Amino acid sequence: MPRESKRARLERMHAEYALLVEEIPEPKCALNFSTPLQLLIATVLSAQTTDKRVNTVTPELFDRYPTAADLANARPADLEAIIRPLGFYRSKSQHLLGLAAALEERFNGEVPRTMDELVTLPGVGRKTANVVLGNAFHVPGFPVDTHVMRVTGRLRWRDDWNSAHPDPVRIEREICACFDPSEWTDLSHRLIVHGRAVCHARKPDCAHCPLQATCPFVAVA
DNA sequence: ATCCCGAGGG
DNA sequence: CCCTCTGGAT
Repeated sequence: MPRESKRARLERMHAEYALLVEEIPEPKCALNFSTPLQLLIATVLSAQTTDKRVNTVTPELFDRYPTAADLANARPADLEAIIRPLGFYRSKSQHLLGLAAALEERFNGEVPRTMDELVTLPGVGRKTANVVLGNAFHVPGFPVDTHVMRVTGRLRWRDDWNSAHPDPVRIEREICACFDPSEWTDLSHRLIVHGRAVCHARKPDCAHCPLQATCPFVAVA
């Protein structure tokens, strides 16, 4: 693959982001929430499921356990019954109970607003923390999941694209260095949506990809 | 069959 | 660096 200057690469990245904004419609389905605590819970539950399915269980969940204290005191069996259809219900239930207890014990029942604090909570990793920071507190963050790793790799938006073990934190740093903080949350979201809808792991639909003109992966797909 | 907008643990 | 956890949609 031909050499590309740093400058050219940066310009391509921004142009491709613009195309994603232009041609990828905002997904009609997103997590329903009205408080940071609700977003945190919904995001923890969303692992290996879809937002739509999470939205089918959260109304009952939020209604029955309005505060972190309520959730911390929930009976595990009751909690599991509510979130069962999402899968991984046992680990998710334990995460929620531990998370609620930690919020009560260490954060006065409030959701903390820093990465360092958020990732100490059970069930909360960097990806989840960045989603909460960006969408509940409007703190710039760049959530990196498997879609982001794959798509940025194919676009060569990260430098270690040919590595068998890409480092999510390194990707986060590299992408953040190339975009304005105000764009991070939206960019990540669009890469995730695009990765799921078009840039599949197994069966990439390059023919219908808005980035096919500039994406180096088209040639090898 | 295969995949899903992860995180914790060995 | 693996592995596991799980049900539902397609």
